[in-house]
Amino acid sequence: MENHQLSFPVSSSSSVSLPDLKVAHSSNIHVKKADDLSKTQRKKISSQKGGKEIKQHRYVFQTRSLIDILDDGYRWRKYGEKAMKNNKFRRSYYRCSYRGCNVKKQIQRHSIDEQIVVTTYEGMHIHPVEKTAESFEQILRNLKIYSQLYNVSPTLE
DNA sequence: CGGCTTTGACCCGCGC
DNA sequence: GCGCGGGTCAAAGCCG
Repeated sequence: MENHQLSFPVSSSSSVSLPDLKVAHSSNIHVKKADDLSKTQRKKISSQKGGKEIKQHRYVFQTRSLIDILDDGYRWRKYGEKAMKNNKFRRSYYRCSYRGCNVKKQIQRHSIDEQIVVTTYEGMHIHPVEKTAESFEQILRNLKIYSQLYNVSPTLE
């Protein structure tokens, strides 16, 4: 994952309305579509037979932040954590807590540049964002910290 | 009291 | 076939 291309996530998916995206416009965040799938997905796909184009909604955010958990307005339940071979940091696995919604995400820090938090989303939410006032405030807080650190103006009002 | 973390075990694919 | 690396399960405990 060394070539960060600055492409926009997932042509077909309208699922994300993350505030992170707006920050991504301003600078410093690379968003790239992940082309390699997880093993479980591969398994599912191959058993699912025959090369239909299966849209895997999977995309990666790389965020410069000192905060590991960026609150995106959804509720996540952690289900695992692993130490990576080539990374002193650990990767943590989250699942969306909404029943029936199988969205997952992984969060890990970049091995070399530890300021970068890599967030991998996988799947599509089948429900609206439950944005409480609280979580939204958290987002704003993150944006503030972000813009203070890197001298950009947040695109959120 | 309910939802979430924690944490080791388990599982599975892949390379040797 | 075995071991390694990475993904998930689930029991127990924590915390609001």
